[in-house]
Parts: sequence; C-alpha cells; structure tokens
Amino acid sequence: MLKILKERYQYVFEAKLIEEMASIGNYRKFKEDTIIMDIGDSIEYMPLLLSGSIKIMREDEEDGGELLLYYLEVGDTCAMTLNCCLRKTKSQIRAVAEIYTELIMIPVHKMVDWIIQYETWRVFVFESYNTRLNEMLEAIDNLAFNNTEERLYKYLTDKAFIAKSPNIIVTHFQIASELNSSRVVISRLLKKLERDGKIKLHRNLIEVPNYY
Amino acid sequence: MLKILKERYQYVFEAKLIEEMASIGNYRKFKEDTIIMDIGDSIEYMPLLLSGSIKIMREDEEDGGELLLYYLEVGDTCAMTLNCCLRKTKSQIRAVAEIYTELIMIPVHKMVDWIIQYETWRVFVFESYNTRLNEMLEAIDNLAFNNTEERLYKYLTDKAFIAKSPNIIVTHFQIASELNSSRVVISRLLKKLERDGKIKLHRNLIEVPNYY
DNA sequence: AATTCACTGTAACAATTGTTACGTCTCTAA
DNA sequence: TTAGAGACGTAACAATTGTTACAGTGAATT
Repeated sequence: MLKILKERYQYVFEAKLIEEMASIGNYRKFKEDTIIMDIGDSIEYMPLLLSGSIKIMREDEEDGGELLLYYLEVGDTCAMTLNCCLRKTKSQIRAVAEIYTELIMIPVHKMVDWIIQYETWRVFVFESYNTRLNEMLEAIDNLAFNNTEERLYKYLTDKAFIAKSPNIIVTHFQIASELNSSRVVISRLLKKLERDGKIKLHRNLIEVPNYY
Repeated sequence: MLKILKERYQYVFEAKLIEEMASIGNYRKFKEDTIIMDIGDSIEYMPLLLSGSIKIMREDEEDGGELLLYYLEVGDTCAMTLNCCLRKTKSQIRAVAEIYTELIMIPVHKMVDWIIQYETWRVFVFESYNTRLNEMLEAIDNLAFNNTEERLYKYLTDKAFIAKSPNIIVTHFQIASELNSSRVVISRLLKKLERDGKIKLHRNLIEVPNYY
C-alpha cells in the first residue's frame, strides 16, 4: 500500500504523512456498480481514492428519483465525508463505484490531527472543499440554466471522459435515472443528438466522438 | 465592535479570539439590496455576519439569468469565501444584502493562523463548510425534484422566514428573476397558490400566513 | 386633472418535458 | 427452438413552462 500511495501522492504529501497513512489506513477495493456508501450511513472513515472513479448521487426522498451530482477521481476525497466525520452526522449522499475502484479508508480522528500537524494535508483538505463546492455549483448551474438536451450531452461527455473512451456502455433507462428524467424523453433526445451528428447510437453503447 | 462581537459570539469563540477579531477586523455596514460582493471579484477578506441577512446568488454566463442559492444569517460566514481566500481565486457568486446588514471583514492570513491556533475557530470553519454544503444540496434537490410551483412556495416561505414577517414586499418580476423563471409564469402560479388559500396577493406585497 | 410608468391579470400560443402504449429487435435461458 | 425479458423507437397525448401581446390598476409626477 505504501508503494501505491507513494506513486499517487508523493508530490502532494510529505513522506512522513504518507508513511503514517500507509500504516493506519485500511485498503479497500470495489467492483463496478458497488454501493460504497449510502444515504443515511454513518461514517467513521474518510476515503482517499487510489484508482478508479466514484459517482456521487442524490436521491429524492419522496419518489426515489435519483440524480448524479459529480464524479470523484484519483487524488480526490469526499468533502461530504469530511463533514460527516467531523460532526458525526449521517451521509447525505450515495457513492457508487463507476468502475473498479481502490481506496484507503482513514479514521476520523487522524483527519483532525493531521490538519494541525501537516501543512500539505491542510492544503489538501481545503482544496477538496473548494473542488467540491465548485462541482456543486456546476451541478446547480446545469439544473437551473440548461435544458434536458444540454444536460444529456454534458452527461455523455462527462461519462466518456471518466471512462477515457468515446464509447460508453449504458442503457437509455440508466441515463434517465441519473438525470431524473424518463426513458422515453432520453431516447427522443438521443435520437435528436444523433441526427445532429453529435453521437452515434448502438445497443447498450453510445459513441461520443468529441468528449474531451 | 468588541461589544457587539461579545454579544453575538461569546458562546462560539473564546474571549482571546474575540478580542483579536475586534482589533483586526474591519466593521462594515450595507443598506438593503447593496451588492456586497460580485462574481469575478477577488477576495481578500472574509465576512462574518453581525446582523441582517445576505442572499447568495448565481448567474447564468450566457443570458444573465439569476438564481437565488441560499441566505446567510447572523453567525454565518461564507464558505465560498473561505475557499477564495485560501486559494486566491475569484468569487463564483454574488452576495447581496437582503436587509440592512452589519459584518466584520477579517483578512485572509489570519483565517489560516486561527485554524491552527484556536479549536473553536476550527470547529466554526468546518461547521460553516458543512452548513453550506447542505444548503447547496438543498438547492440541488429543489431544482431537480420540485416543480416551479413548489419552488415558488418554498421561496416565499423562506423569504418570510428571513424577514421574520408573513408579509413580504416583492414584485412578481423580482421573484421570477430569483427563480430564473418569467414574470407571467410566476403571476400564474401565485394566482393558483392564492386560489388554494396558501397566500394572499396585494400590490408589491404577498402574505404568507404559514411561513415558519 | 392628465400623464406616465411600473405592476398585475389574463389570453393565446409555442416549446419542452412527461406519460402511456405498443411494436420490434436482440440476447439468454429453458 | 422457443419463450421471456430487457432494450429501443415512435406515436399520441397530457402537463408544465415559456413567450408574446394587451388591458386594467394604482401611485407618483407634472
């Protein structure tokens, strides 16, 4: 674990902190589509991504509708978790492995110690908050100012970007779930995007040529 | 200023920190509807509310449409600002005095010192992040899962709550701006809410009996 | 008193989004 | 090989939201 940590984080954290992480942290791996953490779960550990990608979702309390908020990637941590850790509240969000994902879990109390002790950790934590707040703002902009077609195209390019491939494997129904829309609407708009030459449709697969 | 700070924050911060705040902080006051901070402004100070209320807005880059995100009240600070301070980025949001508002501005570098130095400040900062992240989540839920009528009624009750009065002084056009909708739609839905007995309409004034 | 202007109500229509229904296709498992 | 299930396309219609247009009302000003 020390080796992987050094690989990923040697330019982010000082050697001493990385060693401490390796000795205290708990290595975990998750298969695609595994729920890593759900709404209402209480949180005692903070996840730090080593490889893979996690999607963060929100759920409608009433009808169970879902909404994709943003992705976490290597080097990211979950700011929502930071808070839950510090205040011992429950998780407000659902975290699902988008692909095969490795991470280390770090116990809460260490988190606070390190903020006082390590300059690099402090910077990392605040940068995480910043990134997350900005991702939330982006999600809000997207919902408030874009129509469903724009949201859909953004969803596709984001997903291709995360997969590092123009071909994304997903059904229309899945997309509808993550955008809190309905399958028919998504199919309709996908057809429109195809007619406009922006994507190509196949069974269980969508080509998004210009995703970067 | 020391006196006001003690009044508002004696149970939040230790005496020594409050004294330091009073000697370093810069007292400012703003009339209703004054822009305290705009999108793109660079930020050197962190605001800490003494009285009043501030609304935090987001703007569409393309057509200038606005959206109300949430309110700051006494005891709150702006987590977005915390980040801007630490990373020296520009403001992503607009802050407008909802009513007459007093605050003290604290220079960036002190913020960081205090995180290391004062336990109470550290807790305060992280609680602020938590509150703000939750407000953002609430805004996202509202946009993703509620229709315009629900968003409108929530807007009215929130606004009445901030004003501590069932009578809110606002035009239909203003509401439309803050919800990124159009005046005609808002008038239509307000009429519906009135027919349903939830509110009463007057010129420039709306009664919201059950706002608490 | 007359004029002006912002505010409100409403109609008519357009565009977008959601819903229901049904047919076709592909894959898998019995 | 066949039955069943999930995936996709599309039509028809409903509901919501947005747009344009216009009329009336009240308040302030001239």
